Amino acid sequence: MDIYDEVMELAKRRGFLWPSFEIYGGTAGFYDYGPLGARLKRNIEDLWRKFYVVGEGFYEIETPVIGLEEIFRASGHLSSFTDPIVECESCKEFFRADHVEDRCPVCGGEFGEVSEFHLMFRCFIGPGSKRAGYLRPETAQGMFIDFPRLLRFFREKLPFGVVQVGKAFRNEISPRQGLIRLREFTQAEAEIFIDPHDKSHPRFDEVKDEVLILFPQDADEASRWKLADAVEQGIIANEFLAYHIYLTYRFLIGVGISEDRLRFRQHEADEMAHYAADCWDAEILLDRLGWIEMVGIADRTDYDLKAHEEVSKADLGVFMPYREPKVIERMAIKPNMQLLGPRFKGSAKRIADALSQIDAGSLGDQEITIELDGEAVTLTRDMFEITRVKEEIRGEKINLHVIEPSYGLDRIFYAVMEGAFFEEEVEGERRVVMRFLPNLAPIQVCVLPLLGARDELLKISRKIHDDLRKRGLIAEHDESGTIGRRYRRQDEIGTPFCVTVDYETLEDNTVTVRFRDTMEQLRVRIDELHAWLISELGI
RNA sequence: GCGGCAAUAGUCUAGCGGUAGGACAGGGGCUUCCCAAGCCUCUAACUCGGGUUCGAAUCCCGGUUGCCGCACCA
Repeated sequence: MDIYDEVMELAKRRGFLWPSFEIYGGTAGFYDYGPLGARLKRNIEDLWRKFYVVGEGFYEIETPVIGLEEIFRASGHLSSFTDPIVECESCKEFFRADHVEDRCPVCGGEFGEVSEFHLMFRCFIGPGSKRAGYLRPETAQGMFIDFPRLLRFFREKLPFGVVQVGKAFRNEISPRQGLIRLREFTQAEAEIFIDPHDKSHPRFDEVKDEVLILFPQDADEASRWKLADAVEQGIIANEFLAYHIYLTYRFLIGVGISEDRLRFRQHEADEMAHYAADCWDAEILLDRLGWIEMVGIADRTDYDLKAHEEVSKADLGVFMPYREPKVIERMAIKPNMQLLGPRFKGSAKRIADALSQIDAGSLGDQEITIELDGEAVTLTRDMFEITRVKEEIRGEKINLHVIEPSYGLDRIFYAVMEGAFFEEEVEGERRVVMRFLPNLAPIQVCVLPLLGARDELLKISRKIHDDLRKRGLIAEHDESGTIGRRYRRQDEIGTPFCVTVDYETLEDNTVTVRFRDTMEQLRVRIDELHAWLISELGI
């Protein structure tokens, strides 16, 4: 068994992860998070919110999992996620229909019918099949679609960010490798809308001297880069992106990923979506699976907003005032309504409008002929006035650019599990410990009575357990088996602290606190236990 | 999707034509109570469907699922 097998075995056995639909035979690409897994995942998500919602001041929204067909036509998923495929009738190999000639490149055999393969799950909204919907293949689109509302919510103050944590769905052809490629998975994405003319970051100064392992697209290998240098030398496209690469780094370190198994790889030119200005993947080195993408951090430019603008016809632009209004002088035509009115009656207004459209700069002292409803109308020189006017242009309407960190939480969950997994020998016995960071551990503390003077100790330990739970801690109580066995049970599910009620407790109201990682012990007064735990757990 | 390999208690595994065995985990009991001790006891499995055979966990065919390779992975 390699580490992957060991981790998955433990995960199954102790209630972290179960293959879905087991009693019906199971289906690849779906996993259930069991009681401990769901808790661990929630803790990871909450920590993510601490970084992005609390730390960065972004806001979380929640949009439907089902999207309309139009959304994915705009986003490009409908065409890029639907491949025409053909099967060779002799060797049964599948090919992209648009990538091959009329004979099989492998064996030269005949092709069968062309069929469509949808990477998006299709469904129908309402009765009948008139309105097609798709399960979203990413959480991002919901945030783009809400752009006009968001812009108003943030009172047009740039930059602003919005996040979404939720399920996304892709009907993968062959899901593999446990949590790495799922058909239903959890994403945490942030969309940060920024001024395309200013991709500096207000807090870049705080991070510019930090050093990360970068693997730029032209490089042969990953190496250490100071962020300021990477931006200056054009390795990372801009400060804003660099800041978010670093934020991703901090988060991944924050869930316990070890630094030497973490790198940022820039997408190759042909791998990068055509609209992206720059894109980096945070990759984690896993034991069996190698370097696996966990997070994508991209500068998506104005692609998404433009695309939705085109399909929806909604205005997804924003008015960007210039620092100084631009003053332009030009010659303008001013219609003389006192003459036009009586002369043209009901058409006068339209004639005046048409006049104002004419570029007056080239006009001499002459009559103007304009066309109105197919008829030529001649306006004599006294019907208008040409004046020099000053005009102020205060800004322009543009589409904002988008910086998008996109996290695959299931993959990160697995990386956390693998990173926490340790086995060691203690007095000839194998000890398996999940060294989750205390703030992520699914169970925060387990209360154990020594079982010598059973009833008395039990009474106290149950009361302590009860009390800790009432005060908001995730606490277990275990009274079966020897004390050593019970410690090991907690080690295996990563409970950072065990609290043991022993004989000394009866004398001085203290308990033993036992540390998961070192197995060291400490005495703590019962009335100080809760505060002690809160501080040690870092919550 | 294709190809190769595989599938036995909660977990890991033995058995490879003739009564399905072990280890760990779990429940109960005795004993012990600060690191998976010991003893007794209980619970618990042949992935599914066909076929061959007197008899199939075992051989054959198919489905399902998993692992590996190919393909796929905006």
